[in-house]
Amino acid sequence: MNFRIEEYADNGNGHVKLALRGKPLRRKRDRPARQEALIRAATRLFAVRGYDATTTREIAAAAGCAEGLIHRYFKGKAGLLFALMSFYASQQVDGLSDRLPSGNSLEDEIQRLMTWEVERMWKDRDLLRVSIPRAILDPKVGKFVSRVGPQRHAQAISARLRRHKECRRVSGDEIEALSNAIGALGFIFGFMRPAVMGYGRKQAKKLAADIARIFSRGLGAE
Amino acid sequence: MNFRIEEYADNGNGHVKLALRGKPLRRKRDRPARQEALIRAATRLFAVRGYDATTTREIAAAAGCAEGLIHRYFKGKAGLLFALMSFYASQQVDGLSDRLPSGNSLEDEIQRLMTWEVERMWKDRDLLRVSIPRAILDPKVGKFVSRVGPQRHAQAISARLRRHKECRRVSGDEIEALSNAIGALGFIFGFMRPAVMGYGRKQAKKLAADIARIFSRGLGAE
Amino acid sequence: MNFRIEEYADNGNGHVKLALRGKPLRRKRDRPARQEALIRAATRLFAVRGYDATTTREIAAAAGCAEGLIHRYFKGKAGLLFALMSFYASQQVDGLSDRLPSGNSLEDEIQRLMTWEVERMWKDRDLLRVSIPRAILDPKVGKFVSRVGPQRHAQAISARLRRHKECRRVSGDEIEALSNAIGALGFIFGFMRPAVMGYGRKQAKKLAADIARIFSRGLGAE
Amino acid sequence: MNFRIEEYADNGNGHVKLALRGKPLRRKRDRPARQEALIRAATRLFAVRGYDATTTREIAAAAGCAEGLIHRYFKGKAGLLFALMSFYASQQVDGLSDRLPSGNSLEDEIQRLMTWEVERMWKDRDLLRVSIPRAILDPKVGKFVSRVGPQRHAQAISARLRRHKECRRVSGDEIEALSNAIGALGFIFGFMRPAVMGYGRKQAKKLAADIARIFSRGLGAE
DNA sequence: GATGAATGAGCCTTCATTCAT
DNA sequence: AATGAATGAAGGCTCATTCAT
Repeated sequence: MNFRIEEYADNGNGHVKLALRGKPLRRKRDRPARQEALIRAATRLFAVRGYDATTTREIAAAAGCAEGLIHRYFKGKAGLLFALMSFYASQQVDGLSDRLPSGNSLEDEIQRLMTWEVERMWKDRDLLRVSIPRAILDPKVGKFVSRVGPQRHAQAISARLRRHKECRRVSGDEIEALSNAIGALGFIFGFMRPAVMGYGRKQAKKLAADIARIFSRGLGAE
Repeated sequence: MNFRIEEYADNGNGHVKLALRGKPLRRKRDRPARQEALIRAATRLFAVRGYDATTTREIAAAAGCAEGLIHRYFKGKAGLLFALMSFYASQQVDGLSDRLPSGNSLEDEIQRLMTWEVERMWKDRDLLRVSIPRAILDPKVGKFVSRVGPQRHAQAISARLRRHKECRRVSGDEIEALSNAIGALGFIFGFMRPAVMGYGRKQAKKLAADIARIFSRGLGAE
Repeated sequence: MNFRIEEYADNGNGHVKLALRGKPLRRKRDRPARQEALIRAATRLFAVRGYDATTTREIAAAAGCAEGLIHRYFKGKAGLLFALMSFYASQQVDGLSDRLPSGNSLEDEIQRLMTWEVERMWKDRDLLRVSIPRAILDPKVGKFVSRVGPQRHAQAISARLRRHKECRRVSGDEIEALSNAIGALGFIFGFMRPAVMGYGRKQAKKLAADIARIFSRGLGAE
Repeated sequence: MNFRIEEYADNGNGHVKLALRGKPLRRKRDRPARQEALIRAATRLFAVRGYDATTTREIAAAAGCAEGLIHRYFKGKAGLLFALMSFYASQQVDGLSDRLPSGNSLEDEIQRLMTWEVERMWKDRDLLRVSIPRAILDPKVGKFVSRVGPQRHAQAISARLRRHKECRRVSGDEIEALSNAIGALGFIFGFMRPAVMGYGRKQAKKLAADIARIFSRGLGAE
């Protein structure tokens, strides 16, 4: 006997879905897994084709489930977009504090932070591709993105910088400014340049490192 | 002969539209003017509602002309978008060289450049609202935007910085990096923060100024 | 062993529903009761929103049971509609013979019959709201409705009229016609006018009474 | 050369539309004609399949024009329904006064009126098939239907009856009642019985005639 | 048997594009 | 050349039905 596989979906938790010609996919009941599958599929598709140009049919197909679920789970395409953003926002364990080792010196710290931010933005590029255009359109989304992005980052960075004794001589305003600048430049050199404008990542990283050095000297860290 | 005027419209640029009883006068606005009207209307609408959510009918209405012209002049909505970007790109006379007076010192120069960039991004916010989302979606647009934006800016900024003798001691790489950073931060503090994330412009400017100061010191400009 | 009662429901016909902590007791309402609940819920909803606009989910919710049962018991929405009509048809114990006392005279009889029909149509208005639109669409339903409605009524009415000796002088055709007219006018003045067209019931009853009087005289019953 | 006709539509005013394989129908601009074509197609389809079960695609296809027009002209399917009812309402020239010759006697008049009403309802059966179910669902429609139907008819009938001298002895209330009864029985024997319940028209007419005779005698018209 | 989550066909509607006027 | 009415493909969403639990 000879079947042709029509659909295949590996939802990442060990379950694999297959559908043979004509037969509908075996039904499964695993709401959290399917919600996540939809969110991930939507993220990918919204990122590459844009929110409006992506159809709910495509999303469902990519997630390996029925279109109706988008409406059942998220109350429509708009709701899925919202859920998507909330999902990643809640996932953002800052990481800075736990996963990035402290630098030996302020200069080292600044370099590490800059690199870290650049990497982080690169890793989050799909989410950013979705959320930035939305933020541009909708002030509410803008505020939300700002809170879970720049604001939180700047605070974490600032806290890291203040641990270094070289910072005692520096005014609070400048630490603030530097923290914001590091976040901002991470966005530019980690996301905008490589992911949007097509620059090489290496070049972007080099620029970031050079700027970090200027910052260090400007803070009297050498 | 005896006509009764049915319609009268003065569009403010010297052209007057008249229509006589029953037979509307052939509209007399010239092609370039109509094209520009369409481009400006599209820019505004794309900026506030997004490209996909804006209908050609809305654009035509806002521009005061017929929907069909979008297709005749620009070969459709997509063509209008392209024409729009080209239009602004060709308008971008850099301005830096002619309109921004040189700074008295490198520090002053950096401050002026930073402020200039922040202002420029704010002024261009509508165009950015249109072009950034498109650039995120389409690598071709990304490259294009990059060329008329960051690349050109960085060059102009770099040229300005190099005029100052304090820069002789500074490595070319760092001047490059600084130029890019100034452009990048202009984008963040002139556009992203105030126009997208809803921060106050004052706060953004203050941050920009503080960062400029750190740059100055980092370059040994004090 | 120690159970905590979580749910308790007495549906008023002797059955009590219990649910113990965590494990809901298998619902114990018997099949006939659930079928009737579904039928009554469907009647009400079909009457006020129409057959197509009513969802099976609404019906199940209103009947307090699961959507799936509609399909198990009645083989779908269409089957429920059919079951609904059969249900009421089988309930129609004519009533005329047992519950409406005979009139003292033919005139009295005609008045009573007319009033009875008007009342009966008013009482059945929900069923009529469901069945008339269906009958209009589907000739099969039309025939069915006709058999359990007009036909049966006319026969019963005719039988009642013939009991009166004043009818001996009247031709069978006219008795037939009168019987049909009484049913028809009951439908109009008991259902169409008050329930559909928004007339006051009082006015409708007055009209019916006046017409009954004309009939009486027309039959030589005075 | 050999064409295959794919579409054919005769809109009744002399224009015939043809479409050959693959080619879209020649566009035409005749708004009133197309509106009427849509209304007539909708009437027919709503009558036989019901409002909800009829799709806008079917209507457009039956009318020989594009689906979009339903929304452009009538603001959607619901708007088309409304337009349809208004259309026929405005067409209803009463006819009774101009087209039905007076009867020689009251008895003759009653017979003629009854027959006329029965015929009229039969002719309007498609409109009734559409409007009655809607009236049952929506009180607003019910009121509207009542105004252009029963109310107007009863008035016209009443005016006709009063012209006969035999009516001077009859109370106003009874004339009123009789007028309403004639309209009501016209509805039943002209529409409900033959068009909905599948009775033969002959039988229905016979019943109507017999009832008319009873009315005549009841009014002392013999 | 009962439940209600999942499915997906089919709906109304929108809107870029075409083309008669 | 300009207009805007007509077209029809395609989208988001609903909901009867199926079926895993």
